[in-house]
Amino acid sequence: MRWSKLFTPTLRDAPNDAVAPSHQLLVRGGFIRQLHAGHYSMLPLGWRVHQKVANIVRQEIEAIGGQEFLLPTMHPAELWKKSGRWDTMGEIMFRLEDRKGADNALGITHEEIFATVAAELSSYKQLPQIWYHIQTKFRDEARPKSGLLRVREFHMKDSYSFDVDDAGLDVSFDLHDTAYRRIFERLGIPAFAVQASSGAMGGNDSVEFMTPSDAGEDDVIRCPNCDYSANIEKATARLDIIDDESGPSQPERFDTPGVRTIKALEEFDGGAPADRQLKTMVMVLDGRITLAVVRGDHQLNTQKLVDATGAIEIRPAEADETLAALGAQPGSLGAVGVADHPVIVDEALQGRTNMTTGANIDDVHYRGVSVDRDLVVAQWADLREVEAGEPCIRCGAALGVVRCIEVGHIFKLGREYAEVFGATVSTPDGGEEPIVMGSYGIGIGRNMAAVVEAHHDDKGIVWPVSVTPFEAVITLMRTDEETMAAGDKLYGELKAAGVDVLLDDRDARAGVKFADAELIGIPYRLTVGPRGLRDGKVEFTTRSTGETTDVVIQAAAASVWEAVTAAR
RNA sequence: CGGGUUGUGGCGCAGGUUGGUAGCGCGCCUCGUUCGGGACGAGGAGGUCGGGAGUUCAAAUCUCCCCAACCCGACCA
Repeated sequence: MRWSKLFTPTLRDAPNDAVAPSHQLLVRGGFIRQLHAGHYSMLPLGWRVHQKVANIVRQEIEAIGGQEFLLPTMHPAELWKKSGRWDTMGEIMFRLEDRKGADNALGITHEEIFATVAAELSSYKQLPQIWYHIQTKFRDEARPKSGLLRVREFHMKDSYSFDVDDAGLDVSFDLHDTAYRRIFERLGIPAFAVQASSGAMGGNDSVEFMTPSDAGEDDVIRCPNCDYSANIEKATARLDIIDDESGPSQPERFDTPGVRTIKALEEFDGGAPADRQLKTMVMVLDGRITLAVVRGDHQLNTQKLVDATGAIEIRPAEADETLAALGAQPGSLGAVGVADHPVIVDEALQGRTNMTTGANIDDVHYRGVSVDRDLVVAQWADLREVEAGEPCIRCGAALGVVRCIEVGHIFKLGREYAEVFGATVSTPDGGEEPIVMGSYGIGIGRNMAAVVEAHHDDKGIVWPVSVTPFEAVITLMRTDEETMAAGDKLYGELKAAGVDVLLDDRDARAGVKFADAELIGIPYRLTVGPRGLRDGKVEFTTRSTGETTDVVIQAAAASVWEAVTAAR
C-alpha cells in the first residue's frame, strides 16, 4: 500500500471526549471514527487490525476443533421467548417490529440460535462438537464508553460446545481455556483467568480473562502469593472470627437522636463499633422489597445479591418505598422481626450475637441483637464485597485489587438450552439425553483496544507484529526520482517476501512522516533518503525500542523479513 | 437509569455574565522559498454557533423545551 493513496486521517490532537489511551490513539491514528454513542466505523487501518485479531481467534478455535458458522444477527422473538430471555434480558436487547408486526430481536449472543441448529444433532456419535462464528452483536448498553472498549455494536467470536455429558463439557471447557490463553499470548495481551459470576447469561463454572488497565471496568481480587484471583463480584476472603458476648435475652431499644450512619453510631455513647453493627440495605428485587443485611463495616455487592437470588432487576429502594415498607427513614433501619419482606443475610453474620442495628423507628436502635434469634432469615448468602488487604481465602496473604478489562469469558451452560430447544441425542444404551453445552466469548474490537492499552507510548501505538495493520513502513525522506526508485525497489522486495508493507511516498516533511509512522504504530521502519543512499544504506528502526541501525540497501529487505517472521 | 460536564468550520479552543450579525491555532487548497523530527511567506476555501420555540429593532450570547456526546456510579465481550 502506498501511503499517498491510503485513507488514514491522522489527527495531531485527540478529540476532547476521548479519555482512554486506546480511544485517543485509535481515533488519532485514523483507525476508527465514531458514528454515534457506542457505534464506530472501522477505517481501513482499523479494519486491518480487526481482521488480524479475528484471524488469530479463528485459528486458535479451529485448532481445538471449532467449525465456523455464520448465524443471523436478527432473530425472531419466539426463540428468545422460548428460552425465557425475551423477558429476562431486559433493556439490553434491541427489539424491533417487522412490517407484519412480528417482534424481532437483534442478537446480543447466540445460545438460542446455535441450540436451534443443534436440534439436528441426533446421536452421541456426533459429539463432541465445537461451533463458532464471528458475528455482530447488538447490546443496548446503558453506558457505552471508552471508544472500542464498551460499545453497542461489535463483533464477537462466540463458540458453543456440545457434549454428551459433564465430563465431556469439562474437556471442551478446558480446550477453550487453553485456546484463550494462546489467543491472548499471540495478541500480546497480558491476560489472566479469574473466577467470575456468570450473570445474566446463565450457567455455572464461569471464568473471565482479564487484563490490567485503568481503562477497565472490572475490579479483580488477586492474591500476590498463590494463584487465587476472582472478579470482585465473586471473590471471597478469610475473615477473623469475632467473639461476641452473649448479650441480653432479647434486643434492647435505645434512643439515638440524630444518628444516621454506621460511623455516627460508633461514636455515639452506648453505640457499637462497626463490626458489631448490622447494616440493612433495602433493595427492590424484581419489584419486591428485600432486605440485605451485612456487617456494619462491610459493603454489599449487588451482583452477589443478584446471583444469590436469581433476580433480574435490582435497585436500591427509594426513600418513600423504604418508609412504606419499614416505617422509618434510612439511618434507623433494621431487620429485627421483619417478616413480611425477605431478609437475606450475609454469611459473615452467622452466629453473631449482641449486635446493634436500627429499630425501624426514626432515631431508635436496638442493641443485644442475636442474628439467628432475632432475624427471620430467608436466605444466607455471600453478599459482602472483599476489600484490598483482606486475607486470601486460600493462603491468607493480603489480597490486592486490580482494575481490569474483561477480554474473554468462558462458562459452562449445562443442559438448559438443549432441553428448551430439543437438542437431544440418543445414547449408547438407546436412551435420549439433552446435550450439555458450554459458551465462550471474545469481543474482537475490545481486544483490539486492549492491545493498544497494553502497547503504546507517548508517541502513539506500538503494535505487536501479530496484529499490526502493516508490518513495515518504508519512509521516503524525499520524493525525488532516486529516492523514490530505491524505495520502490525495497517495497517490491518486501511485498514479494510476503511482508505487509506500507510505502510512505507522500510529499511531506520528514517530521510529519516519522510522527505518523510512530502514531499508527508500525513495528519496523526503513528510512530511505539521499543521505544514506550516498553510501548505499538505509536506516532500520524498531518502533518498540526506538533503536536505529544502518543497513546496506541490498540487505534491508531481508533484515525486515527476518525481524517480522521472528515476531509473527 | 441516577449524578456531573459539554455542544461554535475536519481537530483543539476563544467569544457568552456586559445582545449589535463570528474569531484564533492546527489541518485543507494555490503559488513561491524550503526539505532527516510536525517549515516559512503570500493568497484562498470552509461555520443554519446541537435543534425548536420565545423575548428583542437585533440572539452564538437572554428564557423555556428538546436532542446529542462525554465523565463518575448501577449493567456486560
